[in-house]
Amino acid sequence: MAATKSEISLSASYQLMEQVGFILRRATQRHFTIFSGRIPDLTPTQFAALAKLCELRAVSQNELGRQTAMDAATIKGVIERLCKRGYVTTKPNPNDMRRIVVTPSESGLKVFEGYVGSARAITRETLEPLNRSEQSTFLKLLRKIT
Amino acid sequence: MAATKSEISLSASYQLMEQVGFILRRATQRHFTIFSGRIPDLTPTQFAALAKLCELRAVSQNELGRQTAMDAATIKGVIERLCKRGYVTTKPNPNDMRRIVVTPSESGLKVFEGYVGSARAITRETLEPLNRSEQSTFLKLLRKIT
DNA sequence: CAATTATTGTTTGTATACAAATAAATTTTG
DNA sequence: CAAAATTTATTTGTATACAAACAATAATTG
Repeated sequence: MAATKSEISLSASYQLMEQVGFILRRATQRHFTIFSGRIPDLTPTQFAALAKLCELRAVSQNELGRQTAMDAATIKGVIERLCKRGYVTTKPNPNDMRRIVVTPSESGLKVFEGYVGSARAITRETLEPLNRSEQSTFLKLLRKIT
Repeated sequence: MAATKSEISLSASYQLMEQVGFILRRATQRHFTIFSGRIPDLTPTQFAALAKLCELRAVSQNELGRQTAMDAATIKGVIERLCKRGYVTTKPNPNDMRRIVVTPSESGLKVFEGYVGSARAITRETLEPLNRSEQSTFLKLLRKIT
């Protein structure tokens, strides 16, 4: 059976490389590669959680998830692993027995401080293909579609 | 112990929301939500593999992975699941016993054709916060950092 | 041609990510 | 205040992602 005109016109021109989701995925992959090169012993997600925690100092697990765009199931695993590494401690909140208070440990604070420069360099290197003005345009537009 | 000046200046100004990796992750999350709303029974990755396969018609598993930015382990699982759904068939390549030839099934082709319009709408909806000119600028810059 | 090298696909292990269901505790509301 | 609704954390299941190690096969090269 020969393809009809409409079949051809529907799919023939579908270009993966023009779909924003596909390009986003590839950009994220490149960012991950850059990240792993500069901060090999933490994932982007773990670093984000640790960074936010070092800023807030003490926060419930779910709230930390909200502040770092992770759902309850995801943040749980992230905290668990940061805990296992000794970067974070958890204790129950006596005022609300549902809650777990998460706090950065001394070593967590130190590790974060030690990597802040690398983290900035990761953003810099990721955006390096763009000139200054392109960078700020890109970040502005990327934020807009968030 | 009080924080020294350098400790403060290092971390106090570290803003997660200014890091490109974090914004990329959030944009990807939003895209995923839009995608799931319009194509609930395929993931973005599965759709990408199916789309490329419908274009190429027959290709080795690893080559398909390369064309869709998935490594060997990832594409294996994706093909396995598409296979289980009957959207794809696999057979050995007699000219190269290492290779598996992957082909879209009739139903795979039909499903793809049926979703091409939705796929385009997903890109459209994802970029909707931007005007025409911003959209093309954004896609151009996003491609540049890939 | 034989040894080396490279490629293909598989497997295992770790780490997001999200949906859905659940239990426990707290808040809201009638 | 008691019932209903909400919130917090957990658990299970599915699906990317990537690293590293592996076996089988093919290609290269000395």
